Amino acid sequence: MQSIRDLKPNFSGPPPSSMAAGPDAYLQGNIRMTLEDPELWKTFHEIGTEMIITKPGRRMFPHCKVNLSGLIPCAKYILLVDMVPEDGFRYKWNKEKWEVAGKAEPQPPCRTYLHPDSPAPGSHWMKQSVSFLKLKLTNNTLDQHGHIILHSMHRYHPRFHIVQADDLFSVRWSVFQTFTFPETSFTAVTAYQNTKITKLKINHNPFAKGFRDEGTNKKRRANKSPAGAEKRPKMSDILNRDSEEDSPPDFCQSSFDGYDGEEGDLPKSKEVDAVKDERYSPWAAEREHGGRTESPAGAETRDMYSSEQLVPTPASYQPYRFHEYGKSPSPSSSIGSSNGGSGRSSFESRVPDVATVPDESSKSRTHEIGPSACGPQHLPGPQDYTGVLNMTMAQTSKPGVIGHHIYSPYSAEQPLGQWSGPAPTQYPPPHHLTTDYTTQAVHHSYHHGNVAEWSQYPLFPYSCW
DNA sequence: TCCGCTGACACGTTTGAATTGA
DNA sequence: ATCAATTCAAACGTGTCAGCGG
Repeated sequence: MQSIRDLKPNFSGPPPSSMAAGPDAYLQGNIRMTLEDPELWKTFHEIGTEMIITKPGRRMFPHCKVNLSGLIPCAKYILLVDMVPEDGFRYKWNKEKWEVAGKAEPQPPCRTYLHPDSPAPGSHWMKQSVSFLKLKLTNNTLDQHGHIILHSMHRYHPRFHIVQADDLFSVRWSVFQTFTFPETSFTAVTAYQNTKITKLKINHNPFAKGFRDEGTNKKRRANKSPAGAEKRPKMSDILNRDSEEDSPPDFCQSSFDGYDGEEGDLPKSKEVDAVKDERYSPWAAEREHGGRTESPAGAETRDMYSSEQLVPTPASYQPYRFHEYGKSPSPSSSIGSSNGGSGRSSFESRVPDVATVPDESSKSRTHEIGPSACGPQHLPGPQDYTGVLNMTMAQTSKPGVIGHHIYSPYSAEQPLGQWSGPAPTQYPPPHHLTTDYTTQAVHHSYHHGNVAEWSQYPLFPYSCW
């Protein structure tokens, strides 16, 4: 078992080995999520990932793609993603690094993207990787397409939630198991600031092939007038210059320089090694110089996840807690610590059974007999929908859903109604993943007890459900 | 003046309908 | 008539760039 401290110096290194599902893969509470393309994510992360946000909405790149295991094959699950502010600051790009530029703007309407396959049985989620390709980010606070609204020049990280529930109504009675991957944090921007990120995106995103050096966009470049050339560096200049002189003051030589931009390939192991050896990013620079490890928020705010959040469920209180990877005495920790072969970031949840999760005995039968043995799950019927999440979701025809701002990426013209739930006007207290991005993933579990009680509260620490 | 935002643009990928052939 | 393979165009995604506005 590898403790979190053991991992600290190795953030850029390979994730804990062997995340292959063990014999206890279906044991309750052993849900495991692994991030696809962790090397790519880390390559971006080391430089300082930026995500373009536009009014019509922009996809993420790299996009969020995860693998799941440990689900009950016949039980239905809902997968959600939301974006969490990394801290309470606004940033600016200055001299090749990010600097704090003041306090964060008030939190825009927070939205949760529901995977369009939701709800689906565990077997469905586990049979292949789950992609959130269609998730879009926008800076349009009046967006009516259900895209996730972010502020430019603010930092966020995606948070994945998996809920065992037959439908959206059941979500509120279910356990949220939440996963985050430190390397997926990013800065929302309306235009790329760091040319290295631009180059990485061009080299890896197939849609940006036309901007690669070997691309066929010579005509376009040739037609461009020289005017404005001095205002912003031309991409061709950037591409050429980066490999020559990327060692600005206070921004140490980036591993990115070693990248040869091979036709859409993921970073080669050599490149990843370079990243490991030279963990320099605009953030890293600040970490070193500012004494903080991840954000300007300061160390005193860093272990919010370590503290319990009091979810108002007196009868069945379940702490909202942060599991430090590898610290849990659970047997699965050893599994997680030996998963290097998969090359994926992952985290295995260890939550106790609650809510709609079938009891252990029934699950054992399930495992033996198979999905056919899974009887219908009787979940509490919908009673109180106040505070239903703002959610981007697959088309649903369930009565009562539309009126609660549940959006579908495939039915773009849902009306934007009143935002329900507590007013999303403030950031939550700054909360941080870990002390220095060393965990492979951060997991939280929520237990929502009495509906009437917790419907008065945001589901997530900052959210506006 | 600076800096962030926006929309038009060119280029490439994806997708699905239409067409063709076995 | 059916099905699979191929073709083609529209839709979509992407970064670039110039101009606008606070």
